[in-house]
Amino acid sequence: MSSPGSTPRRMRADARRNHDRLLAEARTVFEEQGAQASLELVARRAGVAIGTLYAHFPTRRALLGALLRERQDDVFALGDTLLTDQDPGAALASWMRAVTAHAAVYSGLADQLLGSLDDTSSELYGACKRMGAAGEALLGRAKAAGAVRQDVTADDVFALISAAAWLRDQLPPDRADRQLGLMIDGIAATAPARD
Amino acid sequence: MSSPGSTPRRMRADARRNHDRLLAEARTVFEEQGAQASLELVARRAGVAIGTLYAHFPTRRALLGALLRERQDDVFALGDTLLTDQDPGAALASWMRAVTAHAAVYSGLADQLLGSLDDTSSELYGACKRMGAAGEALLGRAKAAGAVRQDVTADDVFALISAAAWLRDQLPPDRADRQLGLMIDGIAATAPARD
DNA sequence: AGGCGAAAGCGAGGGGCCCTCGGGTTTGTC
DNA sequence: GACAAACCCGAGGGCCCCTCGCTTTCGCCT
Repeated sequence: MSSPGSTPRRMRADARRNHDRLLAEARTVFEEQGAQASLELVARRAGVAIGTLYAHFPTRRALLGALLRERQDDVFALGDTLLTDQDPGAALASWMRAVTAHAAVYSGLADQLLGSLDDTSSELYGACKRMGAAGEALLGRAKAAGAVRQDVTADDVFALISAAAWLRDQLPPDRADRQLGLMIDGIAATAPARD
Repeated sequence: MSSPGSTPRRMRADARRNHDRLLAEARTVFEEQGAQASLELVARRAGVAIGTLYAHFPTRRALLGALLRERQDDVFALGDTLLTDQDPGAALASWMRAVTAHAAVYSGLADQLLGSLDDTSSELYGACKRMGAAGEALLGRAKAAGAVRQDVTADDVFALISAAAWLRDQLPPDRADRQLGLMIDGIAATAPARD
């Protein structure tokens, strides 16, 4: 799974070791303190000089991007599965919930994601675009099935997901889920009238 | 309008002068750079030492709170007006739009607002609570009129407003407004079926 | 007018964090 | 082994937060 094959480029042994340590420590530090945690702390914990961290990941976003890449595969897999779901409306809703959860692994991540949208070269940019594309397919199906309003765009879905992810690290998680539910109802063709 | 009467405590002339200068510069700096702008810059622009800034406003939130207090009056006034509006559903929607705009004057403000919720002593906390109370009344009317789902709470409204405010400084403003519209539709008793 | 105590202002300084860069090490290869 | 390339190191410049002891200014009172 984590075989050296991801990049064709072969790294020197020490480089690869530091690279992996950095990723591992970054993951735990970001989990503990959120996506704006001190990079110097990450380097320290990884037993590596700060310059080495920057040599491997020139920017915080690059580091986050590397961290997210693995998890993303799961989300895309789910997306494919959902594309064949019998209920296109429910499928889109599930997708939105999954992506929201994914975009909220580290608190403060949503800001970084949205912030990377105008930075086309950013590591995170590509990820966001792919997400958008996957979501678009699900949205199309949901609209065709009449489950979702015709005037809703993929950008809307993306924005709502981001907002929900942001809420998730401001509020207790159950409340945040509830808000996402309300947003999902907002794009539905018919209100679920659950009052 | 800015007569000295706000606090019963009389300030020394130089104190009041610096206080006002700080507020004025803070306003423009936050407008230019967002709510996380450097406080040292604010002090510098106000022609005041950094210690003086902290003497007046012990925390960034205190400064933001002071800045927002004036604007808040407008929002509360609007709230009162809307309470007598003939269409309770539309009134709630207008109020949500107004509060969202208010909570997005400075980019990054939404984070500060939500962050101050557990800090009961914070300057911003009181403001948020008052907002919540005002919103609750409008929500009650909207529910009674059958314009809004019965299961929606004031906390929901508050959360959606916050999320919309956050979106507002991540996205072009018109897009953010659109998202808020979707959220508003989400809490409506019946989907507006505008597809 | 002048003096005095309290209120207010000042800004150096300790602590952090970000990021760069020149010089010292390690690795892998021949 | 030895050499060049790849890699690592960490001091240092820049910016920021916030505190605290010392100095200045204000405003009242004689």
